[in-house]
Amino acid sequence: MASLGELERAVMERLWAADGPVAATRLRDELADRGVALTTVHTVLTRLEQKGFVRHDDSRPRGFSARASREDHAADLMHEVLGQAADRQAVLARFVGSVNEDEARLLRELLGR
Amino acid sequence: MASLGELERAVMERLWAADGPVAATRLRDELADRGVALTTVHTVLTRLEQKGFVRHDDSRPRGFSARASREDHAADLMHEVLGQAADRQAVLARFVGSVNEDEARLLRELLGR
DNA sequence: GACACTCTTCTACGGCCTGTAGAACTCTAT
DNA sequence: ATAGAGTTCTACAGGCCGTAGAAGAGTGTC
Repeated sequence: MASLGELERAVMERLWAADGPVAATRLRDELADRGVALTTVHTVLTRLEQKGFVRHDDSRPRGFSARASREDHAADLMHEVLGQAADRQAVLARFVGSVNEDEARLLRELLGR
Repeated sequence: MASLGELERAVMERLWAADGPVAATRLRDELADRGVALTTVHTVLTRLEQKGFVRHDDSRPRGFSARASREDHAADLMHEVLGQAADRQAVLARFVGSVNEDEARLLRELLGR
């Protein structure tokens, strides 16, 4: 899975935080602290589309949106890491061995008692 | 956490597979399919040390070894992904929702029923 | 101790990825 | 038709990674 650069990640965060398609101009405004140009935002969005993380509709001010939720993305990454390990069980053991109590409880619930 | 390049990963795999310190020449031999020069191996090892993944002893043909086990490394990565998510619980839910039955069973055991 | 050989470190370079954005082009509203 | 907003094209610099030659440092042998 392709990894994300700093700005790419920042853009994804905004798309994930939004509850619908977002215009490039709005992303530029939300990233005002970085002072990025609108074209820069467009470049990044194009690359994120090529990587499969973003899609846009064909309305005129384009609406950009994330293809997967932030949570699905993170879970995918976790599975990817797990998947490339030879001994998945050992990895899971280490992983579970270092989650905090709240998360352990949550995991138990999620795993059905 | 720093991510690894293709050759860097290949080197880490050998170090993880070994059960003790490994000489650079042996790594070069094990990577013979790639036809890398010994100096290339050394460069990669140096970078891996800078990244904190590898250390070497001071015996004369240097012995290189991984600082963390493959499993710990993978588990660390999983925690890293989890940690940078805003809603950790949602991520865990997605993650658990897509593990296979064997792994789910293992997780239940690991979590102490 | 000097030599030859092996191993290690230093230095360099090209390619790819990412941040950055100007230039050029295309809509849309008036 | 035209101006303004939005989009796409093209380019470039810096950093990371694969790659390795050159130069330096140990080590074993005569």
